[in-house]
Amino acid sequence: MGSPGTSKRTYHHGDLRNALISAAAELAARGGPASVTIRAAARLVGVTPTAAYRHFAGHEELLWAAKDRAVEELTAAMDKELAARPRSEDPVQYALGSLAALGRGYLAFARAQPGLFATVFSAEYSEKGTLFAGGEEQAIDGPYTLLLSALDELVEVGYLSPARRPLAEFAAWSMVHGMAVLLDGPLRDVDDEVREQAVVRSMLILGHGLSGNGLTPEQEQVMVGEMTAAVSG
Amino acid sequence: MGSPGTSKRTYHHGDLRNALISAAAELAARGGPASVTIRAAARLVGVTPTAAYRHFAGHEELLWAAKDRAVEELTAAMDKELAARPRSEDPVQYALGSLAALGRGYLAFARAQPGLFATVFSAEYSEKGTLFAGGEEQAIDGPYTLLLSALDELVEVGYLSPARRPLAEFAAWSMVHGMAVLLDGPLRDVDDEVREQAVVRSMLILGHGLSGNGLTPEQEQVMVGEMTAAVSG
DNA sequence: TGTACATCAGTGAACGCGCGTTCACTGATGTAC
DNA sequence: TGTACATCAGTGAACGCGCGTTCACTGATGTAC
Repeated sequence: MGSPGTSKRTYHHGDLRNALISAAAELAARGGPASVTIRAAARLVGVTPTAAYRHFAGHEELLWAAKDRAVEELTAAMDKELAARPRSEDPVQYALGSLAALGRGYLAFARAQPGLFATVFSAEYSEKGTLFAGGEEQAIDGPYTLLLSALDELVEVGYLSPARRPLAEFAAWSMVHGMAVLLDGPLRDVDDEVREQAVVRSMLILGHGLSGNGLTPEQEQVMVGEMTAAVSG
Repeated sequence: MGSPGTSKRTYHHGDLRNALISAAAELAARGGPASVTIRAAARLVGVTPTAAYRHFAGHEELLWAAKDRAVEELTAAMDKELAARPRSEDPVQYALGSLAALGRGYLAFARAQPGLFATVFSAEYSEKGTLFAGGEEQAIDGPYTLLLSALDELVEVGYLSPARRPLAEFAAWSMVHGMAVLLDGPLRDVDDEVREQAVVRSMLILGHGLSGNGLTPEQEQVMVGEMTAAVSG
């Protein structure tokens, strides 16, 4: 099977599948999921488009591979921020900091790699969702799992009440994802300073909000009533 | 200039520009911004692609027109929910309800018209942002303006402290936008029930969070420290 | 009221582009004997 | 150790597609006189 990496240029590539995936990821990084094409990836590797069909059933499969790469990189970015956290004697502060670190990793990745970030959210494939998986089967150690752990920790240390734990992941994810998307969209041109303050502000609002202190029960009821039936059907 | 609408089929269309814009919006509604092409719009109207160039400089201009339409419809959806609100004697409850109503309109539109919703956030054009405009020039009565008013009202009625008012719009927008995007993406397949609960939960967390009650000053500091410098450069 | 004519708003054919995909093929590799 | 041969992993040419855009044109309209 040749010696991948050593041979300069052979008829047989040796590791074409991986090379194509890397090329696809590179294309995704440069121009988002729409830039991931079989022809462009083959071009980048220096091979005929037809050759790609030895390793992928078609265009869709190549895109999925690029997406998997992108998810891996997002996960790594979040893991990195989490690992870089200073220890803290206060468990609540530590748990809150972990949540913030995850958000920071998410946002940093979205900003540094907008093309890959968009690729993460390009068309889903089959049953196996890579980022989010409802029900039993869940991506191990994916971004979603990291978020769940951080929120569970907030319950354990007593900041987030068990009654308010359910579905908190959707709120946290939405807040951070919304920031990421808007900052690369309509808010693309805001000053760096404002951008940073906005991110901090949003994360604080999320932090305050998780506690459930703020609205009175009556006020809660008003909002519940107003939101209910908003998105069904 | 003929009689637009009455004549069955004339050589001169009479109102081709508007017909093409409607066709473009229809295409956007069906398949998102990528489906908006000059050829497809012309086909839909029953006219030669070349004819479109009498009314648009090129493809980009047609897409912008479709986007403007989409923004109008989003605004209308939010306005509708706001107008449908019952009056309330409690000003705080009313203001909170208004915020929720806006979120509800936003989410309902995103769910009912995913293609148009995506088109709203397709590539920006020139200076004049239709959804968000920083600085002096702001789209009058656009979704963003509605949000600002709702938040200002929360200050006026005393729920949101003036110190916490700045940048709250980014947090609110992010939360709701994130939900809208995720529910049409990775969370596409969650049950209707869970979907609805998640929306309510997120809105409550936003409501609680705006008050700024929950985190202690020390806890706030931890999160600020963790988030700072997350997305600069 | 009638007519010549400029102007406007379309048509029809064609261009080049990049795409996904398929076909018959050929060079390289590894294995059975 | 040598050789025939099956198999594997590429090539090169070609297909049809829809796209944006341009060209020379023509039918319809409206206006000056």
